[in-house]
Amino acid sequence: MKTKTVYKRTYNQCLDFLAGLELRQSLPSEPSMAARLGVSRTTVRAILAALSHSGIVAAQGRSKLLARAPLKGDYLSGGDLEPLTDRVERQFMAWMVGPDCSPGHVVNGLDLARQFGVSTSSVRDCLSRFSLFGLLEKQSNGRWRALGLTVDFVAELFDMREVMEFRAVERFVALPADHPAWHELAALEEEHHALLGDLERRFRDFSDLDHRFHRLIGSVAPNRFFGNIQGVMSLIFHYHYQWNKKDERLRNEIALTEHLAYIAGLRSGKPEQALSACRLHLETARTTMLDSIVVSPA
Amino acid sequence: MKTKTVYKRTYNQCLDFLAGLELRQSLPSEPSMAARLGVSRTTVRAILAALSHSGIVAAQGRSKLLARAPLKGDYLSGGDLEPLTDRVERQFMAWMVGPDCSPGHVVNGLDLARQFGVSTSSVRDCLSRFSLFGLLEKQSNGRWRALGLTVDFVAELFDMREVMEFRAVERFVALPADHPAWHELAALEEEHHALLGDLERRFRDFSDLDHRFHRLIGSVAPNRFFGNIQGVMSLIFHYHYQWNKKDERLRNEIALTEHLAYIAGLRSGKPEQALSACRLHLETARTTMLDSIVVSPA
DNA sequence: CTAATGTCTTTTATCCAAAAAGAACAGAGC
DNA sequence: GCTCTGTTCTTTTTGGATAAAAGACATTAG
Repeated sequence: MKTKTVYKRTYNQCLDFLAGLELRQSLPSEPSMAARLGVSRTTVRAILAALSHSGIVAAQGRSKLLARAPLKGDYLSGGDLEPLTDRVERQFMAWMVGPDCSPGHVVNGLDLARQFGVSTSSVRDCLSRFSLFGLLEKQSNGRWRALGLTVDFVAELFDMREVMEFRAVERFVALPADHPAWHELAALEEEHHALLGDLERRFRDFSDLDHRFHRLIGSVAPNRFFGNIQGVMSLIFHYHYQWNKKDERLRNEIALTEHLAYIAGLRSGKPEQALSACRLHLETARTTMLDSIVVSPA
Repeated sequence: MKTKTVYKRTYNQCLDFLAGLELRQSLPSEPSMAARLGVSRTTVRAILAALSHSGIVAAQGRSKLLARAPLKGDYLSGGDLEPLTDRVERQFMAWMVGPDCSPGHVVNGLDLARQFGVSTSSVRDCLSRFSLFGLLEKQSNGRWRALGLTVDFVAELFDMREVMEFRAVERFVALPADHPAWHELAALEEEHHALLGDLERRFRDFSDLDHRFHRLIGSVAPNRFFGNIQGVMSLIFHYHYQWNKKDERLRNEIALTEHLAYIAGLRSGKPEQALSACRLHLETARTTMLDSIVVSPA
């Protein structure tokens, strides 16, 4: 059956919200709570029923009010706070870069389902998604062959990224001065400086910033296929560097500096300057990624 | 339960093979037949058992021999000669370009399953595949939104194709003279001339030739992501022009001519000439496709 | 009349079962 | 010794069941 992930996560979000309320203050209406929490009213009602049962909210005629402040122990916990799809994806990615998977080898879906403790259907879903990321391939006999996070894979992914990003850069420099992208770029530049200033503590935040930066560049030449490629990049970066912490701080510092040069290039209005800064950054990223792949399987 | 597509198709293939044999000639061994037909021995044995039952082959000690020549009526027929996945894909594609689907509208998986006469699982599979082709999008509430075969879609797809194909062309012209691609190009050129010479009867064969031509170009800059894009192109072309026969002969004639100029450009060794021929051809293809899309929904 | 709540229906996510197809192993024939 | 066949086990594909979540409709408070 379906997991109760949505319920549990929303329940906790709801407690957070209630914590900001005064005691005996009345709650918003169900539709407005549903909108606020981003779920259906059905879910909101289920949560309110539970909260009422545990005495956190109490019915006052037709409306409800906060009966007592939520405590730490009221929060729900457990394995299914994360959507099943995400969990399987994470487990599969870990398996893929681990020692049990060698590129070119056949993937046994049934076995993975047993390992991960989920049904074959969920694994199947995951496999078909990854096959469109280019990490797997379906062969004629219906089996999956692992292609793996190999040097080839990274090379092809970065080739694609370069081609598309160069194209976006050319458009970016030509944007009119009042285009909102310039504003967003300035905001991101701020964030870069802020991060550099407190790198010792916050270098882990780079990953997200990097993603948002490249997405902004790409947004001026909107293309769903390029969006897919960026999604794959993000996924790979997310997982790969989660398990590969070597030189993380230094790596991020260099990337931040390159981003700033890249931003300056975009601002200069000279395509050549922007492109060369872009090229430099993408080359570094590629080399870094390749290095960490060549080393890690050893 | 699983469809018997593999069995049925292979059964018919097997009859074709038997038709080429002498009466009372003995059949090859099971493993060799399995290899020849591209299926497992299990399937071959099931087929041999059926053939034996219907008196087409007879056991002669340990080996089997042809007892009577297969007749027209021996062939299996029915809806499941086509893999279920393909059938659903075709039905979905037809639905997508039909009047029941409007871009931006929500897709009802359950309803599609009922319409197509398959289970929700099969539809789900199909939907997730199409979402990676960029024709659908999954929204936060778990539902699918149709993006549709719109002008935007075609524009983005062709943008992507251009970027990648230009890149491949630059590499192609620089290939050494003894590279096998030149040989293949010559063979394809022959086919182009042959097709042009007999266009009246054979203009339907263009689609396949077109696919092979562009795949050859792409093959000199191998990239799985570009391969995916080409796959999407192929899919769209395949279905779209299956339902859109307007000016088909003329359209194909123009494309053939452009291909020949494109081939000459590649041979010239001058990147500019090759690129301009390439650009011209891709522009025509784009315009043709856009025209047929703008017209067809009316 | 508007917007909330109570109730009911529809759709989706997940698991499970059964049949088809593939793969592995053991014994038999040449 | 090698390859073929008979047999058994494993994996994949498809459909179906069930609970979660979403959505729709009717009713009622203000």
